[in-house]
This record gives sequence, C-alpha cells and structure tokens, in this order.
Amino acid sequence: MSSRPTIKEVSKIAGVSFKTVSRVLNNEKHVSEETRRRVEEVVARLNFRPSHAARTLAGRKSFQVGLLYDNPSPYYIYHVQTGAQQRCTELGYRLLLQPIDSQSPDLVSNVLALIDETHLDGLILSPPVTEATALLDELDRRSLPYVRIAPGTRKEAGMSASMDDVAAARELTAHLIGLGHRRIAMIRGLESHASSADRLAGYRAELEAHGIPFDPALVVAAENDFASGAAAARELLTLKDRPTAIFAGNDDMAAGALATAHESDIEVPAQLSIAGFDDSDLARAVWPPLTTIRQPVHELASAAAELILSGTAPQSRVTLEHKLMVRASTGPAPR
Amino acid sequence: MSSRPTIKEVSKIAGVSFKTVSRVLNNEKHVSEETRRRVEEVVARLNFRPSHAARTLAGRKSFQVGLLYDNPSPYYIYHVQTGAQQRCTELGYRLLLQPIDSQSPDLVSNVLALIDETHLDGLILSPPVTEATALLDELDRRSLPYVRIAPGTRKEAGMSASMDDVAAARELTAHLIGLGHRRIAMIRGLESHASSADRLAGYRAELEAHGIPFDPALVVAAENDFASGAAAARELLTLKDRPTAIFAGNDDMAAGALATAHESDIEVPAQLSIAGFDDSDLARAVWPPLTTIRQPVHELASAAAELILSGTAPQSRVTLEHKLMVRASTGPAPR
DNA sequence: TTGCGCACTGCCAGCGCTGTCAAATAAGGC
DNA sequence: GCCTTATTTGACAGCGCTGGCAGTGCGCAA
Repeated sequence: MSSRPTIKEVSKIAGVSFKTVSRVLNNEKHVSEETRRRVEEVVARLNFRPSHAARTLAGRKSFQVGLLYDNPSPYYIYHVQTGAQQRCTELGYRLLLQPIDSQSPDLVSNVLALIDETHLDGLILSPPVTEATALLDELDRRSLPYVRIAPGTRKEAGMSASMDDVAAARELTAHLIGLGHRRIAMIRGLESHASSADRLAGYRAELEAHGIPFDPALVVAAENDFASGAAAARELLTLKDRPTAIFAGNDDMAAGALATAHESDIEVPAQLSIAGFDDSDLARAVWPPLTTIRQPVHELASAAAELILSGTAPQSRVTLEHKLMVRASTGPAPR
Repeated sequence: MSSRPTIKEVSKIAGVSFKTVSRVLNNEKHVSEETRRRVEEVVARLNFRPSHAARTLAGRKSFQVGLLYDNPSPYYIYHVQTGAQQRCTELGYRLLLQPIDSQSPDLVSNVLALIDETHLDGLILSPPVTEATALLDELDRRSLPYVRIAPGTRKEAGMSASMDDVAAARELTAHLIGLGHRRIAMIRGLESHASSADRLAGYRAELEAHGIPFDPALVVAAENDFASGAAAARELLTLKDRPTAIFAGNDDMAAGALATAHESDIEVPAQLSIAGFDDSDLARAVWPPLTTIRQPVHELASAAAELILSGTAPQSRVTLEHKLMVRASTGPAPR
C-alpha cells in the first residue's frame, strides 16, 4: 500500500503496455493524444514516480550532474549550489553536491569513482577545482561533459561561465583613484585561486593606466579569510609611508582589514578606505558596509548548469556582468 | 576501454563467479581469505566501482540519505551539510542535499516524490522543516527513518540531535545580568523556527530568576536577518527608557543591531552591549566581535547522520553542548 | 564406511526501467 | 478496394547488481 507503484501497475490500470507508459514519461512522440492523457491521469492518481535507479541502469543517461567544490566560503558555496540546483531541477536533473579536496593526490581517482558509481551525465567545477588540470585531462579523455565556473587557466577550452575579474578589479581600483587615493595597497588572495592573480593584474593595470607606479611593498598575500586579512592589514598599516586605501581580494579579508582598522582606532573611511570583492553577506553586515564588486555567483552557477544540460556547442563560454557596489567603506583620500 | 568495468569482468579475471565478487564488495562472510584477497586485488587494479543504480535496484537499500533544508543562512546550511556529509561518507553512504520550501502545500508530496525516485534509506530534517508535522506523520506512516536536527515540537518522539536553546539563552542572559544590565532587550527571530521561542523562554526565565520583571516592550520581533535586526534595534533605541543591552536571537540580527548602533553613534559596548546567537562567521567578522552562543551545528548534523545510519533505537535523542563565547560586544552596564 | 554439519561457491531469478525491433493499426494513393 | 507508407503499440532482452537457494568439498562423529 504505502510502497511505491511500478510502471507495470500503472500500465495495467491504464490498459496499455508498460512500454507505452515509459514513452509518456519520457515525452517521446508516437503516442496518441488520447493514450497520453489516459496514462498521465493514472500516473497522477497513483502518484507514480519512476525509479531513478532503474532508469539509470536501463538507459544511457542518469539525469544527474555533479557539482565539485573545495571552497571554505559558506557564502560562495551556498550561492553556487542554489544557482546550479535551481536550473537543474527546472530541467529535470538532479544535482549531486560533492565537496572534494582539490589538492589531494587522489583527486582524479576520487572523481572517477564518483562518476562510475553514479553514472554522472556531466560535471560542474567551481574554483579551485577548475584548475586541476589532471582532472580536466581525464574528463576530456573520457569525453565526459563538464563546465567550469570562473576558470583561471585554459580559459579558451571547453565550456565555462565566468566574470571578468581583471576588468572588475580595474573598476574598483579606478574608483579608489577617483577618490584621490595614490597609495593603494592590495591584499591578495590564495595563489591556488586563479582569480586572485586576475584581480591583482587588474589592480596593477589600472594603476599604470593612471601613471601611478606599482609598489610591490603595497601588495601583501593572505589566505582568503578574515584572520589572514586582518594580519595583512596590520602589516600594511605599520609601513612608514602607509597606504590610504586597501583593496582586499575578497570580502572576508576586507572585513579582517576593517577589524584591524577599528583595533588601531583608524577611522574608515575618513583615514583609510577599504574595499572588498564578492559582495557577500559580510559586505553589508560589517560597519561601515563595504564597497565591493558584486560577483554574480548564483547566475554563474545557473549558467553553468544551463550550459551543460542544454547540449550546446562543446566550447561555449558565457561571461556575466559584475557590478561595482559603492558603500561607506571608501571615501576621499585624506590629505 | 575508458568505460567502466562491471562486476562480471572482475569475476572473470579473478576466476570466480560474479556473486563471489559481490560478496567481497559487501563484506559478507563465507568468503575464504585467499579468494577475498584475489578479488580485492583485481578490483583495485581495474579501479572497479559498483554501479550505485544497480545496487539500489537489486537490493533493498540505496545507501542514500536525504538532507532537507529550508534556511536562508549560508553559514548554517554549509555546516549542516559538511557535518552530515562527512559522517555519511565515512559510513559509505551518499548524502542527497535537497532544498525545499517548508511552507509549500506540496511539501509532503515533493518529499515523497524524492523518496520514491531515489529509494532513500532515511532523511535528515533541519529546521524549520523539522516542524512540518504533516510530513512527519507521513514518514511515520511509511516507517521511513528520519532524524531531526534541533526539533521544536514533538521533542520526545523519534530520533533527534539538538542543543539546549533554553539553557543557552539563560546563560547568555545571565552573562548580561552579571555585567550589571537590568534593561535587557531581546530581538526575537521567526516564529516558524522553534528555537526562537526557546531562546525567548530562556531569556525570560533567567530574568525572572534574578527578580528582573519581564517587560514586553523590550521584546521586538524580527526575521532572522540583518536588515530586520537593524530595524528592530532602531525601534528599541528610540524607547524613552532605552535598554543597555540587546540580546539578538541570532548573529545576523545582532550584526544588524550593531550597525544601527554605529549609525547612531552609540558606542558598543561602552553605551550598549549587544549579544548574538550561533557563533557564525559573522560573529568574528563584525566590530566589535560578538559575544554569542556557539551552536555546534557541524556536530549536530554529524550526530544526526550517525543516528540514522547506525541503526540505533528508534527514539534515541542526542543533546550536544553549546558554549558561551564572550567577546568584545558586551561589557559592563553604563550607569 | 556412511552420514552430517559447516564453510565456501555458483546458478539463476528478478529489481524497474529503456532500447530495439517487430507487429498492429491508421492514413494515404491509385 | 488493395497496397504502400506512416503512425502507434507491444514483446522482449538486458542494464549490473543482490537475494535466495542449491550445490561442492571438507572435517569429524558415529
């Protein structure tokens, strides 16, 4: 009674062969309008749901795509997940979320295990998994479709959804320069994230475009999190000729810098401007709210899902718009 | 070549029947040590992975559990996910993450569809899905095992993993009272989240235990997010006899309150103490860092996974410890 | 010597679907 | 009206595994 009905029971009640029910479920043609209606009615009445396992086993598709991630930012993960999941659900697919250690020597075999076990139809890679070239090679070899979100390397190859990190970083830097800042520091993120390099490049390019010499002493490395951002800011603020603005590679590090400023009784933005990148929850939760770049994470993920599912050209690339969000953490340079 | 090997190929190479390979894979007894070794060797060499779909179809278990959530907090979701996922992976299960609208009239049928499609072995419910009684009833009827994380109602029934919200709220309130505060306001969260009520109850109980009369004017409702927390704080701070401390039902609302204080040039904690609840990322990212209750989200989820997978008594309950995190957002009451 | 229990192994049905192909029926052409 | 072609339907194998059961070979008691 409470156990699930099968396709055969549906067919018996509808008075057709079970193959016909299968046709209706899969929206195949060559089913008369009348038969289709009758079957659909029984399906609805019995609340029948085809067994995913059986379809996967019998057919050549599993209606499942995997999402690989290795990113400790809850905000980023959350939006990647919801973006991809929404689109997948709409298109009748299931999304398998798979956290994974992108640095592990077993990365490739772990992913292949996942693929073999679940008969995945495709894979969405989010940074930094996007940069695991050994994995990409293996996927190519198996010709398993995959899309990369914000890839850093091999940008020309395969499918991807990205934003223009260089342009965004330039825009943010231009905003600071426009406010009169000349000594602009950068807290750069993890090397393993390709976008870190792009953001640095954009920062540097914009400085140069304005004839401001690039000063390596003003670039400090951190690890994409609050604590390392705070530490980097402490380092920057002890410089003899200290910067009037700090551009952090993401919002977490910017929040860390902000905390350092508070600690040192430096007023933001009166004495020091601080900008972030991502427009995560944090950007609006700290005080003052952060000037930052809104990264369309949700949309990137949903575009990625779209790309992989709607069988487009195997090397389609989508670029989405970022947006400079000017808030209260940046202001005119002090004189 | 690149396509997955099957159990039959493994058996052929190992020189045994494919049923024996199946026995090895499932760790059944009645396989001689030598045969087992030989099979395992071939499995490793071929990198064989049993098809999940086939096992599900043939067997009576799917080795899959679902995690249902409907919570807009990236931080919370992230930790629930990773906690549950880790434990599931360790125990050889796959975790299916399923966001769902707990208010939808189709909730029950949506979940049943998921169960029927994927042959789920069990379900982990996180708040506020834990309170969907129609769903719980249906799961009971089908006798599908489920665990609830931090259930609010029917606490005595079934399996659950929770913390003591009442005790935690009392502890936090006691901390504020200990600092000399007497006019302590509360920003309470969404009614749909059962823990909101518990936290309010704990706050109230502790006040009364100290002979401080409960003042309904000091309790303002908000919606668990930054913006509504900020608005609630604005309301509280315009009171003629304004509170010296605000206890917010979660960190997001506390961060909102903090922003309101900054806006109004009220010094925290010198003129106003603010406390949160959860110890999310936010708690350490804002300035000053929030005094809050550390909620063991990760551990709760992992305990929930443990409960559902290790076939314990059908009404086991696990309670985990919270911890008061005293940081800089609370201080002695101004006089 | 036979019998019996036990540890191990293999055979086969069948889980609930899809793919293939053949059969049945309807529609069109003369 | 008869044959051809298109449309709709059904029969059946088989996807890769597990469950049940029927062996097979061995040691040990009778």
